Amino acid sequence: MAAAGHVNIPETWWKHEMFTPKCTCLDNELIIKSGEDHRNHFRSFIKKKWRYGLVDESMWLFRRNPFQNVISWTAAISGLLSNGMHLKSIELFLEMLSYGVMPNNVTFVSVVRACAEMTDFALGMSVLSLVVKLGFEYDVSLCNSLITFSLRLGKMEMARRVFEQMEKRDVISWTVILDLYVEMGNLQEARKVFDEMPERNEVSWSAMISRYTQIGDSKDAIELFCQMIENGIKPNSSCLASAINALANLKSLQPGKTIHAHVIKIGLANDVFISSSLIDLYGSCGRPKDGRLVFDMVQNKNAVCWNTMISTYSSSGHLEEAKKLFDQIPMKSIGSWNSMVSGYLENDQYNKVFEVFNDMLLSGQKPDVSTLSSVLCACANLTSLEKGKDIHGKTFKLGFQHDVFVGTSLVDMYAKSGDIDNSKRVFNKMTEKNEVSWTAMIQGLAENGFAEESLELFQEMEKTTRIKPNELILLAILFACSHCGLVDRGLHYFNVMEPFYNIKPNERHYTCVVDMLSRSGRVSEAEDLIKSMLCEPEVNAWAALLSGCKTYGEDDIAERTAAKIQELAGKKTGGYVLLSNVFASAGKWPEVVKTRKLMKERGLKKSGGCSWIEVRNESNLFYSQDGSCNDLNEICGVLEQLKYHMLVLFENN
DNA sequence: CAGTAGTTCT
Repeated sequence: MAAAGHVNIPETWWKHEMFTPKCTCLDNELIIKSGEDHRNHFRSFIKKKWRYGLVDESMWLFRRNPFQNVISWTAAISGLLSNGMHLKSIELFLEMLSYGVMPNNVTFVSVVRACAEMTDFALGMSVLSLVVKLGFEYDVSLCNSLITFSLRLGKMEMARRVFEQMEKRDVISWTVILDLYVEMGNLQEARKVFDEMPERNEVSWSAMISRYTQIGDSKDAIELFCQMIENGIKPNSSCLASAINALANLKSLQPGKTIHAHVIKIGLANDVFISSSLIDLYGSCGRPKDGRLVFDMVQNKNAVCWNTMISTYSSSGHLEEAKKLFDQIPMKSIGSWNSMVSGYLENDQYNKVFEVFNDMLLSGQKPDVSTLSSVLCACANLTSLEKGKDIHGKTFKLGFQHDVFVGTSLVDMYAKSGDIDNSKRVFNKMTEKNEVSWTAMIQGLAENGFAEESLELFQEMEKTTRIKPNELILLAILFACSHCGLVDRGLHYFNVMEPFYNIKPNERHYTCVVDMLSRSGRVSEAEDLIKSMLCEPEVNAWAALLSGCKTYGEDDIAERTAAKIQELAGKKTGGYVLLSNVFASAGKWPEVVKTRKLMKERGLKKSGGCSWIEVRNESNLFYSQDGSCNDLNEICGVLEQLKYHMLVLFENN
């Protein structure tokens, strides 16, 4: 055991703290006192350096370690790996081989993981051949990492084969194979594996629970969590984080509080994973202040903690708090920027979206797919073609031109801005299209008045892809039929929605069809339809019906509809607005004033109209009945001047 | 005896 003796070391580094206090040095020779084992001293010293992520220092020490063997090499390889330097770790492995040091099973576990991280299948295969050559192919942990490797590379068959040929399997093997079925989208089979596992530990339980949470089956996740507790398994921090996450999805505040209390009791209140989930829980339950209390208690906040708190503030509308916190983040990650960008987007503050986006670019942070999608969505909402085109250019510079999310956002942006040609161009160039991409294009065509094309594209989608139409696509199709006057075809789609496409028509679908029937003069059919609805009709549906009545002189129905609208007016903002419009169109001005007054008394606010113009790439917004525009006085002054000049010109001519 | 494989947060 004792590594006593003399070891040659260079002069430059013998004074290093690594050697004190157990070693002395004389004439460039490390004198190791007999009876003391320095090997472990060295190793634990280097290990600590690796754990702190001090790569250069760790490598410096590794190079000078007088006790080099397979273990120190393996430690260095895995140290590089856990610090994200995958290629370097492979290079070190090759160097090790060139020195004639024989790798063992543990070495291969790290090397296989490096191959997985680099998603390099060929490299993995050559490592595998070496594994077989040296006879490690029956090692349990090595097989486990081989299964993980195959899974990451999408080689499901291979993963299964490795699992099946194993002579011995442990908990980890079974837990890994759970993920095989999850990756294939077969959670039932995963559950079967879980139920049939010969052995389960807290990790297997949390794997299953987290999978249910991720898929959105929060109820099943919680059920499993309860079963786990009943089985006497102590949940670890990852398990608790998953459970809290599930409760956040379900917005179950009370059970969440119970777990929170438990977390404090067992001393895990400082865990960043748990705390982030708790912040999210309180945020989802509409308690951002309680989330803030949790946030303030966390000692070592990581990026996720900060970003979760910001998202919590912005999703509950506290954008000033969000921005204040954002400005305090010591190290802003891409996620921090994205949560601020999407916060403003969610709250319809599109100018702020661009402000933060510009700050982001100025700070040197490269945007990612999610940033660009959010910013493009802001462009779409502002119908700001100039800005949208600018972002389109940036997607090329950043190399995202083939990304399906960015492409879809571009299609939508161009369509919403009315530039349907560019929208189609982007769509046709996309190498990968998903359900959302098709939805955006079909919707874009329908809403821009290209109803025929929209219907054609829908048929193309049904013919060439396996994508099933969703609620929004069908809405667009009904809209297209309505605006093309293809009433029977529209009715056909409406009637087959539920039996054929398995989609229950919602209020918006009904409104579309009512509108379609009313426009084409089939007013009484429209009335029958609206009366047959199981859900509450939208105010717009009544409005469409009324407008049809007026066009086609259906006075009886008009009277009934107007009465209905009056009745509805008490309940909804839109009802009052509609009512006052009905009165207005009938010329009953005193009634209009009365209705508006009633709205004001009841504190109902009509969402304000807003117009804008783009001047020198900057949007200027103008709100109705509201002098909130900063330069309003100046603008009015200029208008007066213009008017004066016009009058002068007019008189001179 | 050391070096390793599976699960957690926006």
